[in-house]
Amino acid sequence: MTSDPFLFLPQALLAWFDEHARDLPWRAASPGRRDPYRVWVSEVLLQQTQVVRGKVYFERFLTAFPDVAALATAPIEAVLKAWEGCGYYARARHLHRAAQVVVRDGFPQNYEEWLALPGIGPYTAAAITSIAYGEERAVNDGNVRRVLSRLHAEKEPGELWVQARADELLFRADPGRWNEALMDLGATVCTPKSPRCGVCPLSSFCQARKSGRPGDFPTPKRRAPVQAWPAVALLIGDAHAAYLEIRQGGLLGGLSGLPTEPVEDGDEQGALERLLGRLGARHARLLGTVSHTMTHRQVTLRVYEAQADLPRQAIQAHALSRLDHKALSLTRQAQTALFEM
DNA sequence: AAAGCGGGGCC
DNA sequence: GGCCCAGCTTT
Repeated sequence: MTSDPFLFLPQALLAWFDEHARDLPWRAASPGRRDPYRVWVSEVLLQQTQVVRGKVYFERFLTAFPDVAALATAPIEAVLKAWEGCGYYARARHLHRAAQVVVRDGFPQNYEEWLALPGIGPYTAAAITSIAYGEERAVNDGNVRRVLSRLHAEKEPGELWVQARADELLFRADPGRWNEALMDLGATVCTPKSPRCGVCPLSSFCQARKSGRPGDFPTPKRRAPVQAWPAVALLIGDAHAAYLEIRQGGLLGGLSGLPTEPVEDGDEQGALERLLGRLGARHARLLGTVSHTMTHRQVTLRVYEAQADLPRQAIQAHALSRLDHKALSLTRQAQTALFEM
């Protein structure tokens, strides 16, 4: 029988976590098991979102919807308003739908039942059930992937490989604490660039460190190139109240925004005329141009002011993307410029 | 298996 | 400007 090179690794990590665990609002010490609702909301907020940002939205969201019943009975517009600016808005829509299922059927009691809810995938189901229920589930997220890639000096860890390594390393006496410890280590010590191996409790176990270039693990994933996305938008109203449409489809779906039309083949006039025709608007005047970068799109929005007999919505009461807020701020700048003249 | 989906922080 | 973030859903 060969000796296990990771034999003393669990103590090392858990001792480090005793000292260095981050103080996060969803970890608030309710003795014993933690409130599944709070863990759930935090885990969804933290999907592809850094902890420092997630914190702010967690407080905001829990104030608006203190429990699952409050969330389930709220209108979707209110849920999106609480999520406004956080991105990946499908998370909020799924969370809202799932809350209604939970109010009807009760809280899921295990991994499989959580996985069946909208917006809950393998990571989130493992996180919730290990942290709130003590179920023996190893999480597999970006932190775990990076830490394990380095521990084993595996430059291109696949999903199945990471899950298998995480499963065999899982500290089964306290799975939730173990998962949190591994993720905290990845977020604060075993960072993507310039890992702080000098203070890492796992450095003596780490093959990547032994290689001398721990930062080279894992190999960066290839990303789709950013696409240019030219469009025109119509402002009917002002910065405080304007005609808004609820965006359909994937991009910013469910959010309110200025009526927008994509520019095809560089034909801005054509796009503008389609927009004016659709809304029965007239007297378009260029307000300005807004640039907005998303992960996979570079939006250039030409914003026109126009008149039309259409209802104006209070901006403050609706959830808008950063893009639409930028477009609206064009009028403020125009007003400020006039005022200063 | 790959693409689509926000926004911000950091190098 | 590139890369990453407590990923999930759809195709």
